[in-house]
Amino acid sequence: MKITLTQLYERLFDEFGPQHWWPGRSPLEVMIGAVLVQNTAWSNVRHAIENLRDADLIDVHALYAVSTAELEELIRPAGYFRVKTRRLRALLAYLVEQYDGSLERMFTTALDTLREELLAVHGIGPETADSILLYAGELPAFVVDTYTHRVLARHGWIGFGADYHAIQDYFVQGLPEEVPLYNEFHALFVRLGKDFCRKSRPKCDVCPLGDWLPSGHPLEPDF
DNA sequence: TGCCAGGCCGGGT
DNA sequence: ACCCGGCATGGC
Repeated sequence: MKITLTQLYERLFDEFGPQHWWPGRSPLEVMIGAVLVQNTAWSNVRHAIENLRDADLIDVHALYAVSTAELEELIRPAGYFRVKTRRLRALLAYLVEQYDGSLERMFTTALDTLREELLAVHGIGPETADSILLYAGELPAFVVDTYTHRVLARHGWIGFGADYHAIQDYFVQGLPEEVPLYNEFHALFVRLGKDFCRKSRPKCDVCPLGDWLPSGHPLEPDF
């Protein structure tokens, strides 16, 4: 028997409790973290963020004034440091040119418009855009990540080939449009994924969801 | 020691 | 419209 998404949320919340996301101290720090965490463990990103904090560079204009070589060195521990330096600078350029560096002003833009703008920035894809909207802007954008996809696919709720928009729609259509719910639900999926649904290490036999989601579902290797 | 991590881009079919 | 290689450090 199937359960609703709301019931799934309650089950995860009972299991893991509040995750206190996003682990960032300001909207700008959240945005920076959203870029740095792309395909990267948060433990790595933390070192990079601490470097920026220690240098008092969690500031749009200050960070944009830093040279490429210097920024690369500061965020090196986050990995992909050349790629991410370029992406961060593209994001900063957008903030400066479009909003004079004011995040308050940026987040007054209508959600759909702002999402399109963010997607047009080099290095900002759907997950990063939605993470920024939800966790930096407290706007109702449901975030889909690899864990969300993998968990749902492994349990047979969606196909392995489902794309970002389809997965996002699956949640948006089945849940009330509430920012705190979107916030906690995604954080809980990441927690569940980290603990039980890592790539090439399926442990769904001990997954907390194993009791009432279809069991024995065929897994796809490397996903 | 190797495998993996809270993606995205660009070039090739 | 997909498919794939590249990108890089740190933790288990």
